[in-house]
Amino acid sequence: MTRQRQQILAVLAATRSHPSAEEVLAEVRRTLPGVSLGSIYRNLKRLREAGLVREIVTAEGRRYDAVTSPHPHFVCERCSRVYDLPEPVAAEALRRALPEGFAVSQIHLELKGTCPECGSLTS
Amino acid sequence: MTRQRQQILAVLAATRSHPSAEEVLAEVRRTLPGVSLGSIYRNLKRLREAGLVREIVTAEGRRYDAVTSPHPHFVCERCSRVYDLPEPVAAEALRRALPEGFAVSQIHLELKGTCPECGSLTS
DNA sequence: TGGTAGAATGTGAATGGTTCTCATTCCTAT
DNA sequence: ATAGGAATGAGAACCATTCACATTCTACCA
Repeated sequence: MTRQRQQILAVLAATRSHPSAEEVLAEVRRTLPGVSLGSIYRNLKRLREAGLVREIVTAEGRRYDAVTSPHPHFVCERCSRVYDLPEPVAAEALRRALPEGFAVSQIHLELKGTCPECGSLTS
Repeated sequence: MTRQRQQILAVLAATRSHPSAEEVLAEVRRTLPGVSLGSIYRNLKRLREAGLVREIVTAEGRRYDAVTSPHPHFVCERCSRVYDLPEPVAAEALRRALPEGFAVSQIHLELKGTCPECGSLTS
């Protein structure tokens, strides 16, 4: 566990904003000014493999999340912010509805639309 | 509607395999040998805007789908094939479970794991 | 405390999928 | 037939992510 890796994890644990790699870089640089983007990507990958971080792939890019409990996301189509949603009941039902032979390791649920911040704006 | 655009739509309508842009290119070239990758992307975008085609963004890349009815997908982690799943009951329940102020326009559900083709192989 | 092996870092270059530019070609409608 | 506008093909440009490599750090043990 290097200083860089700790900071990246700390940044992700401290925010609800699902930052992109660039945003993580900016935030980590506030305490470790010398960090490189390469290290951000490398460590995000390692942390992901270790199950400590999750990557959310959307049409707008990749965003990162400290893993707490599994939960679905809501992606705003206007500002592309990612919001957490409470765990839906659906997961187990879905797993049972699957055809034979499919082994599920992750359920990824994403709703799109406009968030409260954007919904109040005139288009 | 140009010949290229028709062919792209035809290719997507005729397969269940959720091809990538490159795979669409290869398939369209069987009847229109001169098509360029640029046209594939341009037309996939137009068809998407027209609601005739859907883009599925996964960690493994973007894949395309002729829109029939809304349905969730299963992505194989080993071969990255995308499979259609029957429409789950969950959608309406989910919409109701959302906090105030979120307006949903799309529900994107993706399961990951191994498909029957890969499940039988030794790792 | 010092020394060392192996892993992680920063830099910058490479990659690869997607978008853009632009000159040329194709439709459509007159 | 012909002009105007849109779509095309070719290739350059873009940009997020990954890679390569020389340097630095970390953890561990004497």
